Amino acid sequence: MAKEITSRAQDYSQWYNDLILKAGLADYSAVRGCMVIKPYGYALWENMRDALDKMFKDTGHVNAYFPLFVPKSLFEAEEKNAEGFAKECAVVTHYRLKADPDNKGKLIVDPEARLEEELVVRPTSEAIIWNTYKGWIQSYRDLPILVNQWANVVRWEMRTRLFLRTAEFLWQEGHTAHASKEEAIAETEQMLDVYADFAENWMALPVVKGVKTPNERFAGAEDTYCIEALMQDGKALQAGTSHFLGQNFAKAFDVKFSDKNNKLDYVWATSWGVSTRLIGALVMAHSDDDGLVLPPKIAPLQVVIVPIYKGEEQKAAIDAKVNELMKQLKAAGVSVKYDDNDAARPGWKFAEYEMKGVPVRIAMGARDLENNVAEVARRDTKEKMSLSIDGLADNVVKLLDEIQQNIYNRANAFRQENTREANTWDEFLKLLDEKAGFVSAHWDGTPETEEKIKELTKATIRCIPLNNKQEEGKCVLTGNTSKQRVLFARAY
RNA sequence: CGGGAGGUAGUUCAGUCCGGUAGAAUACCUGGUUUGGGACCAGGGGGUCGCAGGUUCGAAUCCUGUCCUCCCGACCA
Repeated sequence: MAKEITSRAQDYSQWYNDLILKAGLADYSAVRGCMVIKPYGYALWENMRDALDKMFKDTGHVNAYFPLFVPKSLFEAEEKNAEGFAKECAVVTHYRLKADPDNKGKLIVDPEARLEEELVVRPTSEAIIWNTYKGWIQSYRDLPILVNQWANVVRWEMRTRLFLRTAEFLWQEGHTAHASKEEAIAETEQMLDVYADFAENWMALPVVKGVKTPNERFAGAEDTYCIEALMQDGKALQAGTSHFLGQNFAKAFDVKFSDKNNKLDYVWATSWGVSTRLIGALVMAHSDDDGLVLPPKIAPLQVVIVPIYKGEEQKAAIDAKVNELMKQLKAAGVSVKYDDNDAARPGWKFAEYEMKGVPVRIAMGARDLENNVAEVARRDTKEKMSLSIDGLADNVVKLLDEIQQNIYNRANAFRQENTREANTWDEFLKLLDEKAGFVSAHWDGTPETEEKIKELTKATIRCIPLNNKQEEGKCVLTGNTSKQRVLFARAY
């Protein structure tokens, strides 16, 4: 199987598509805009999901599951939210098919089976969840409600890309209800921190925490917080969002509670989510022209061992050593595979596991055994080392940590190099055209200016970084006064 | 949703203009030799040419419709 992918320099988009397909993460499907997540890609998602799920539970959240369908009347209750999503909703109008009288063996939608009320396939679940919460909440003693759900959602996208934007995708959505504004804001911020922690420490993906401008805000939210990451082509990608919803949904669904003084008030809300889009971010942040580069902490397979031998006798000797090593690695919690498939030669396997981004490869041959060593290759730097078999498992565990750190450091250095300040409009244009990346610049704070800049440059305000340095300046477009810089970029 | 390109063996593609028994490489299967960066020899299997109609004695090829993918644009809480 000769697998080659387009180089990043030649065509970054094509490189991404090739990589997803050839590394076996996903496939296209017979449904427009929908992908099949293949076992290797799903294993990656499972690892990400498990790590996040534990973080949610450690912060007091529980999982639940709400329906896929949302009655239209519920969906439209929170007007801004409904309006925001209206253009990309799939809608169920009928509940039955029947045999086509004019076309044997075919089916048609039964016109008799029109639903009295259409069902919206959830693009997000605020509506159905807040309709439910109404029945769960009466007093402050019922609060907070800290619920998360792992689910699929559908957004009818016109232009799709594997993992980055598909019509159906997997995600988690947290929906919490609180007795006070302060508590809800604290929750919103806490979950943003959880996301940033996950991105940096598990995905080795450095992110900027920030707040969205009103233009970019989630429809129905008071404030949208986000983590923004930078991809290797210099485009930004929103990797997660956490919304402070104020009392908007409580008002729309009439969810009130009695406080300690028996005074009625609307409940305060948050919602937050990350999706399979993170896999796209992971691929574009770390991988290279030879294939995926995966952080060891979420790689489906951390170590692969390839034997190199002539004849059964050598194979048996290698098997014995490898079995011992495998035992030690597994005991240390390392996922490891021994690929002694005789149908493929070592060189083929090397290329294949590089394509799949397995962080560490160990090759063991007769020559190594004589010297009591093994060849250890790391995927991130492609460096090869000859290490003693004694204590090899321990050294591999250390190496995995080092790789995790190195991938992060590399991505972090890239982001720093590609975050630049622009002080004039000419500088701003020049940076966007020549270097891409984040451009930190003053903005006068008006939606009109933001819109104008987007029109002229296709760059949007990714976020106003949290704990942003306050400094006097002049808006890069209008020259009006500004108190702080914001991060601009072209984005996915 | 508009413009462009494409869909033929598991994969990458040729064949389509000019209609006449469906091809190559690679992968796969069997046997053998091999094994330190995508092995070699010999033999073998595999495609209703995206799908549905139509024209024709005859359609991968011409016509109509439709589905899926890629690129550009619009859109994208």
